Amino acid sequence: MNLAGRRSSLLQVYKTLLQVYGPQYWWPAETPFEVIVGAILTQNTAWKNVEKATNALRNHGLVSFQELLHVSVEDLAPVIRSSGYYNQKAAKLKAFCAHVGNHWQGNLEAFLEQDLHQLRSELMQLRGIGPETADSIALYAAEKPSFVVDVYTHRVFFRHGWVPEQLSYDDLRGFFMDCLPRDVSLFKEYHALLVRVGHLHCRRQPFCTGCPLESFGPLQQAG
DNA sequence: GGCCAGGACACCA
DNA sequence: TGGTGTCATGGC
Repeated sequence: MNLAGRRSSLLQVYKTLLQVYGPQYWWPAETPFEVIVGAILTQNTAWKNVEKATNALRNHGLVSFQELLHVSVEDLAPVIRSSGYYNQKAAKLKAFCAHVGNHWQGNLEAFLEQDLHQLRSELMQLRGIGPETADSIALYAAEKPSFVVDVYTHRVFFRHGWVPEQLSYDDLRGFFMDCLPRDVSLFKEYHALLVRVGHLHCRRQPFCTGCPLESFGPLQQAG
């Protein structure tokens, strides 16, 4: 299958999910900074626990960049306790704020306005920000066309035989980036829809029941 | 009480 | 470069 064929198939998968579930309107946050906080807090954590932590942050008056910049890790950690790994995540949030404070004079907007490649590599040099978190921030906070690959992206595509089990993050991301038009709205919805279908039909158990992609035809494998 | 959740990283061979 | 342990709470 050529590139045009793969693009067509990927778009068909997207249209099927969109038809079944409707637009998801992600990311569930009010501001770019809240997106960044959520992206770090949700690492290997159920979103419900992240919501508890973000509510606690609001109750403690810790919702803005400046407020998090000046709170200590020791004071921050117990506030985000419900999101799990709270000591690590407190350090990660502080490391991000310190970086923007020290290297961008606290100008978060300017930081996010960088070229995608620059932004992504700068994010990934920070403590606790790996490829998925960097892509989430680039796509949902900075509005750059960077496809987000998460556990559901891989699981859904692997279960349907569209990608091999051992496929690196960058290879799977490249599979989407190369085939799809670089459209921010498309990338947002596609990622959100894959999380939705993954939540409903593609958990860790080795089966996918009732998945709307069940009868979908083959795609050329990536990798 | 066990499994799982919108990862990242240090360490080791 | 690939495998493994660690970080940790909370819902089901």
